[in-house]
Amino acid sequence: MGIYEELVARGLIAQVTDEEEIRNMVNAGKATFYIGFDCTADSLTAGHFMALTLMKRLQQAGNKPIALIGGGTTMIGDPSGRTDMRKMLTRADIDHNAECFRRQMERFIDFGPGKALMVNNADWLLDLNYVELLREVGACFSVNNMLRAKCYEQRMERGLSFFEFNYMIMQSYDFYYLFQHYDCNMQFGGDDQWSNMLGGTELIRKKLGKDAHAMTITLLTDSHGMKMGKTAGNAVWLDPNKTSPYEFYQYWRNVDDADVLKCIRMLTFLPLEQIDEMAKWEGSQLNRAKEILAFELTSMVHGEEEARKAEASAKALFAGAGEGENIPATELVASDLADGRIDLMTLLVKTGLCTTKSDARRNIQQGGVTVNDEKVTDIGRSFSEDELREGLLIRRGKKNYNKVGFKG
RNA sequence: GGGGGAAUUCCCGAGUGGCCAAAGGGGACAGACUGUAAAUCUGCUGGCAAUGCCUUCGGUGGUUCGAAUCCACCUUCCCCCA
Repeated sequence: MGIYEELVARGLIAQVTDEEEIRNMVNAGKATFYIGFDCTADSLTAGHFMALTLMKRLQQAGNKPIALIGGGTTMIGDPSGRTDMRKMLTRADIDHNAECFRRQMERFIDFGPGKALMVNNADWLLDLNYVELLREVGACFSVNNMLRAKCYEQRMERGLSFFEFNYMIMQSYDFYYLFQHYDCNMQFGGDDQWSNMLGGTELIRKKLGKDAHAMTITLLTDSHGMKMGKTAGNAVWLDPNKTSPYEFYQYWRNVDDADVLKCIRMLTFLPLEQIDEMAKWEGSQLNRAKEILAFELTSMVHGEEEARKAEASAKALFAGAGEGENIPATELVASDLADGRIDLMTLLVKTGLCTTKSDARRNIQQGGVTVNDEKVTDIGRSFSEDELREGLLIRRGKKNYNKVGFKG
C-alpha cells in the first residue's frame, strides 16, 4: 500500500486536483509540497497538528515538505469561511508569532539539509510593487470567478473588504513563487482552503503553462459538525504553557465515542491494522481507545515522559485515589492569608479553578466543589494555615483539580 | 457622492423613559444519570464587603427627578442608487 492509499484509508484526503497524477507522484516520493501557516497567534494549535502529521507522513514517504510561514499573508488575514474580519496584527506581533511557529514545527519535521524547508512569505510578499503585481498577476484573475468561490460565500452576505478579497491572490502568488523558486509542485491545506489553492494552480497554468497540484485535508470535525481542537471557543494549543500536557491529554481523553476512531485514524501513526481492530470495540470499551488516542497524541506533542505523567495523573484522579504528579498546584504564602485563614471562595479564585468569587459561590452552592474528596456546600468555609500545610486537593466539577500547599 | 438602516451582556437576538443586570435561544459552567462518552432532565450564567451597592446596552456630550430607550455630534458596519 502506497502512502496515498494510506492517506485515503485514514480519511485524510478531501479533494484533489488530479487523483491519478497525485497518487503516482506522492507514492514515488516525487512531490515537493507546501502547507501554509498563518501566524495569527503565538502558538500552533491542535488544528495545525493534523497538517504537521500529514507533512511528516509524506516526508517519511520520501516527499519534500515546505513549511510556509505566513508572515506576509497574515498582514491581510484569510477571510475564508469567516463571518467577520480578523483583527489586524502588527508587524512585530507577526514576526514574534512566526518565530514561535518555527520552533514548534522543528519538533515534528526534520528540517535537515535536503529533507524539508521552511520559508516565510514575508520575504517576497512585502516588497511587491502594487502596479507591477496588478499587471503581472492581477490580470490572471477573474473577479467574476473569485466572487463565486465558496470561501467568500458567507461574506457575500455581510460584506467583504477589498483588503481581504486580495488574500486569495496573495496565497496564489505564494504557490506561483514556490513553484518557480523551489520546484514546489503541490499544495496542501485544510479543505476550507480549496478555492485559494485552486487560485494558485490556475495562476501557474496561466503564467507558466505548467500543471501544479492541490490537495486538501479533511477538516477534523466532531459528530456535531463542529471543528475539533477547541474548548469553549479557546484553541487547544501545542505550547505547554498555554495548554498544559495534562489538559491536552484530557482534551483527547474526553472526545465523543463517535469521534475516537476517526481521531485515531487521522492523527496517530498507529498501523491501520491495529486501528481496524479497535474499530470493533463498543460501549465503555471505547474508553480504552480514548486512552490510547490521548496518550499517543500527548506523547507526540509533549514527549513520552509528559504523556505518561498526564496519564498517571488522570488515572489517579479519576480512580479517586488522589495524588497525581502532574496536576496543577498552587503554593500559598503567609500574605495570602487573613488572620491565619483563607476562605474557600478566595482559594478557588487563587487556584484558577473559578474565575471570580461569584463564580466560586455558584459552584459551591450547586454542590460542585470538593475538598479532599468531601463535598463543601458552605460558602463561608475557610481553612487554617495548618490545614494548608497538610495540603488540600480541591476539585471543581468532575474534571478540574488543584493541589494547594503552603510555603513559609 | 446621494438616500435608507444598524450597533444590546460570551454569541444570536428582544427591549423605544422608571416594573432593566436587561425576555428568549445557543453556548459555557454545575448537579442527577453514566463509562472522565453521548442523549436527557434540573440549576446557573456582570461584579462585589450581597435582601444592599457598583459597572454594563458602539463613543462623547446633552435633555430629564430618572436614559439601553429622547436629542446632538462622532465612529464602525450593512443595504439601495451613482
